[in-house]
Amino acid sequence: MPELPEVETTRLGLLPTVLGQRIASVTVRDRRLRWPIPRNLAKQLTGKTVIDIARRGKYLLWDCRLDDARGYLLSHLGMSGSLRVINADDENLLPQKHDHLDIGFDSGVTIRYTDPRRFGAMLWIAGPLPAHALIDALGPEPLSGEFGGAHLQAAAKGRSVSVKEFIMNSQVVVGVGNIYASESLFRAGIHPGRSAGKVSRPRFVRLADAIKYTLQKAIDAGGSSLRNYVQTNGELGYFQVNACVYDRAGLPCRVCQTLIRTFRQGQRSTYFCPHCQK
DNA sequence: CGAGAGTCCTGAAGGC
DNA sequence: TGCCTTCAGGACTCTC
Repeated sequence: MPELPEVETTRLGLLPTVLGQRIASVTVRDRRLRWPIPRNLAKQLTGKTVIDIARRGKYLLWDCRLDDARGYLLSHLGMSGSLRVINADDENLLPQKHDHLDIGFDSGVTIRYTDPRRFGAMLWIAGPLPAHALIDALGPEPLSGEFGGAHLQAAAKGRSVSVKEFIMNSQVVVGVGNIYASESLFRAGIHPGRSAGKVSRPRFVRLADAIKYTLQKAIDAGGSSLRNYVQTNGELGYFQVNACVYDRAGLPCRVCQTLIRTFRQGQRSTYFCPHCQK
């Protein structure tokens, strides 16, 4: 499932193919995503040139222009989505069951959006600014200088919610999904069930550093995922072979050999080492 | 405002 | 073999 590293990997994979390229056609096969694909999306995109693709959290913002007309394709991969590059001479050009949208370019290349569970999004933001309710209230980027222990502590003041759910809240910090939340808390030595408001400043500093480390390492590795992530070139993504705790319930901790435990938080599975995390 | 539950969806996995 | 149930997950949305 795409987390921030996969989204960043996707962005980097798309850039050399689509930058400066004009969109020749848009084919929508199934509008039913997290929100319906707007009926005017194809009309808005066709003829425009992609100037840039920026990332905000797990959203991608495709900056599209045609003369003075400007707007942004706002895309999200949900949990099973992928965007891949298909060249005109590729085999298997025929769309498969869950290939919901194609963006064809003058160059002959097609960007194909696939999303079996349809939790993703493809929306259109009209105008010169990438402003949209879905991204306007987002917290800082985890890899930016803006994000650190001080930010976490300030945002956690008075909050009783568990620290794991806290760091998964996109208004606190973007891009920390279920896998990396458990992994980061393990690295920081913090029990996931602890109240966010009761975590000390030094431990928040450790946690922020752990989040940065975990995400950066995954980005460097080219993105990791569990099952059905597909990189932009169509190759399977890296499997999550390096997880310390995620999906390792009952297996020995890689540090202390204590058995990893799991429990539910906010309808999500959490994994932790009862010895290493307090 | 915060906390917690509900919601969308499909495919994998487990039970019988 | 095949049907039925349960679970997984991002993150918005609703309720209290």
